[in-house]
Amino acid sequence: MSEMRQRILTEATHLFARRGYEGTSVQAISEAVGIRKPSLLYHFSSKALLRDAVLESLLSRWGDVVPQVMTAATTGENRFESTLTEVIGFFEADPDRARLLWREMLDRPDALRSLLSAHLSPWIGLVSSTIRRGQREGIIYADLDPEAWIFWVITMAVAGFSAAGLSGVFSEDAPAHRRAELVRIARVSLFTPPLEAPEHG
Amino acid sequence: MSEMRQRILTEATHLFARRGYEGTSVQAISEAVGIRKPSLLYHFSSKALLRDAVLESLLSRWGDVVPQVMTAATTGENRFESTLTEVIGFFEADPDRARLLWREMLDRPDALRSLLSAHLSPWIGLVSSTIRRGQREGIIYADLDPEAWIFWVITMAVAGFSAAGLSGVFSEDAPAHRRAELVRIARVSLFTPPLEAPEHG
DNA sequence: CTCTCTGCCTACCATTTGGTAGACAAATCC
DNA sequence: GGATTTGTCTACCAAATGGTAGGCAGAGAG
Repeated sequence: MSEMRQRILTEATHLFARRGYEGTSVQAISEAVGIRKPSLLYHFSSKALLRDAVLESLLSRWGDVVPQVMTAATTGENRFESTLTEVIGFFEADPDRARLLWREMLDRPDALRSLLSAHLSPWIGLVSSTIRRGQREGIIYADLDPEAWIFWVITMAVAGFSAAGLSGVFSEDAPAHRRAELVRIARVSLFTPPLEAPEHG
Repeated sequence: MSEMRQRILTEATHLFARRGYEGTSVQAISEAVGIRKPSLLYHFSSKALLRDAVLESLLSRWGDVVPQVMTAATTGENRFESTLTEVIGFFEADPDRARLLWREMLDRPDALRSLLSAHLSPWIGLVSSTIRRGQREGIIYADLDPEAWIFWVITMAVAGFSAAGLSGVFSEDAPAHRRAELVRIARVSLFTPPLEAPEHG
């Protein structure tokens, strides 16, 4: 990957995420990089190909991060914490990732579906089977639908961070509060309650 | 509201939701309506004003539906069910609503924030105080953050239905399963568990 | 030295964009 | 019946779009 290609990818990622594909001109990207439009088109021969490259590079980075976390984590609740933290952190570290994914989902759901299938399916299968094991052990709700649960947690992570600009509608909802509440919702909707009576008993 | 204005609004809503604001030309909207471009611009003197009108009409409809549900519902868990069902139903009935909201959030978070504040704040305050009462009664988790919880539930509803085209990535996740799991997550993350021992005791 | 290839450039292209000017017909008002 | 308003149209505009043609400088290879 030549350095210029990389710089173009970086700027294109940022602009596509912020203004959308249709809302970003090749001109704008090349200006951000500091070259002329035909120079950009020398590296990516069309705007559509540039979009594909941007998306591919984003998903491959996700593909690098996730398996590493899954294998590193120990067992049970510990694994839950670290995996969820990592997923949240991935989008929190750069909300452009969340925005880009969500825009792509709105613009080209079919294209995104096949990309996600390719990059995420093995990982989803792994998490699902872990959940099912927990269900047999009774520590996870038996009536929980594993794939659907994963879908919603990922949806919250992606959607929540692509919505970063929305703070203030819900009074006092500092991002930290929202993040903590997301983790709480995920945990309490996953694990069955412990046997002791609840606080107010 | 003249009939033609309404027809334009309907088509514009659909196209903005599907292809985005930048991805939709005035030409395309007027073709969908069956008139010429200048005729459309006679009713909405610019594309930007049309977008504002589309968003306004969407949010005012939400503003009609929600209070009606909140007052109609009885108390406690019953109210939870009917309100959540209504919110989900609002977006399920026409996923374009969810898509449009989400696109607007990505494109113009500031503009959307003020619109949401105007239309939703009273309702959010009402739900929040209902939750806080439940917390004092011990039937709702004491460590739950009401505003954050509402944010996430609404986020799931909006995001989930704007993601309608994504079925199939998560194996076997029929929309019905996803919907049921959303309701389960919302309920079990809200209400403290009953005193009897969990199934696997 | 020359030849080729890489990478950037200027100049240009057809098409589409949001928007305007102004003609014209039908309805409405006085 | 004449004047005015409403709503649609054709014709047009400048600007921006994605993309192409082709020149040109420099580096490396024979």
